Amino acid sequence: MLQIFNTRTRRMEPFEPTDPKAVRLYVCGVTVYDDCHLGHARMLVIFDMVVRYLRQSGYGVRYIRNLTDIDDKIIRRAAELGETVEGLTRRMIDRFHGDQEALGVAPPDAEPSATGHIGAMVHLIERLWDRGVAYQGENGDVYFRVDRFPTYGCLSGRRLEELRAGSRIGIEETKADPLDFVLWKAAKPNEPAWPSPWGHGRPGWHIECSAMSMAHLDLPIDIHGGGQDLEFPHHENEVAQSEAATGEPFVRYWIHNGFVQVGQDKMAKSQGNFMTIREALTRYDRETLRFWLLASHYRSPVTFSEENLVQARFSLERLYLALRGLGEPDSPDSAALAPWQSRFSAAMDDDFNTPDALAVLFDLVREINRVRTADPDRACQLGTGLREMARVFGLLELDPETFLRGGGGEVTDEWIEERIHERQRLREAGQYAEADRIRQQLLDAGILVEDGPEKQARWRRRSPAAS
RNA sequence: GGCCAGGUGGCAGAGUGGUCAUGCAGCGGCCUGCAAAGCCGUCUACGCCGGUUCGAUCCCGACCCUGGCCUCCA
Repeated sequence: MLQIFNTRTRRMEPFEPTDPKAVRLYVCGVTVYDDCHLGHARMLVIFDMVVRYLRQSGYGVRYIRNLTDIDDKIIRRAAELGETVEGLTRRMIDRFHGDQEALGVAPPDAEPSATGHIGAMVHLIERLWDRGVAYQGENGDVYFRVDRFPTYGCLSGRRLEELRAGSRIGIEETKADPLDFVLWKAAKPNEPAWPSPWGHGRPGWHIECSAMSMAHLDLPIDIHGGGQDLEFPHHENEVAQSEAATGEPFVRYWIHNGFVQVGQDKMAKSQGNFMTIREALTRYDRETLRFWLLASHYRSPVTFSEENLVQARFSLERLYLALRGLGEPDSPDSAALAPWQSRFSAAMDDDFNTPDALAVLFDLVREINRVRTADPDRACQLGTGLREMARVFGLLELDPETFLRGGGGEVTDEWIEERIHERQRLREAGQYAEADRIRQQLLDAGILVEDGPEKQARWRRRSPAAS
């Protein structure tokens, strides 16, 4: 049975969705003001894996992931670029969708946008207003009154006194309490604005996710996810607003993924140490990227570096090498796979322990390689199983030769084939020194020639960093 | 300052009170014309100091160090 580490309780809990047949999953998506970087990729890939695993485990899943398409950064960026807010967000959403597809991430079942849910947000704020937990400051902004929500801080394990004692909270005199947060921002000149009972303005960030998740999912939501940096204050505020408005529990299991780091630092736009998904995909293939992201547990930090990505590529090559040359089995035999399948599930059931699950895949690879000559049909059985298990990670979806020969390079396949034929002639003539020269020539071009039992030698590309 | 997470072998990265993670790299062997791939074997570990225990990397306590959040953030 699946156990999930729930951020709210900080412990493992058996996963029992409200409706055993349909998991309600909401993940905080991205703010569309710029290209997404590898930090966003981690979130996308991790929750893609979560959804795939839940579905493979027999659950129906309704997966909602939002788009924040109105906020300060967007307005500022649009102004800088001399572009309309709508034009900017439309462009960025298209690019984001391109990134998603390029990463092999299945789209969510619905992708609500903030500007498409202004009415729901206003309505939600009205409910908070009616319950006396919202008020309007002198500047026209509407705030949530934090001390009216007794359990404020429960998600992130903070207490109001501790937060107030913190030195980093700026004092804003229009708030009754420095910890109160904005529900509705009064419009400034030349900003996009929508009408509301409190005047023209736009929604605060936190209210978006409360309104959008409730618009698309029944309460309580089973799993609400996002990056660790959203734990406080974003998710804390979501809980406060949602539960204060509805009077019922908002979310049952909170899942937060760890950061992508560069050296010792978190990868972030503000740090300037980021690499966009687009750029990463010009340097590494998507399965290598996914492997790298899934080779660490989702709650641990993962470090972006050339060495780590090259290592991921090599590891993945071992999986593909095992698959190379395996056909379809004569008849499926699930019993042959049972031991690995159960170890794999046990790993995944343990809070999505993908590194442990990957280790099972490698053990399976060893077994495939061991039996492939003596018992080819069993090897095929196991190979099919390997692919099936890897599907949860979005890995091993390519033809092995395609993967192994891919990765780019300056030389054409035709040239390679021609050289290999030439070398084969020399080998048959016993001119090994000449043949080896060609092998070296190919190797210098990043091509590894492998003589097999067949007459025709196989080849594959080594990534440039291999040497 | 407050709160949270973590420190595992050359690197990456799981896990466990007492045999084995796994991948990459290294070393030896088999295989190969030579290689590659593969198989077999093998070496480098659990931050530091105490405590509990027959036994601790794993439990408890102190200490050191790192990261994150407390401000926009996946």
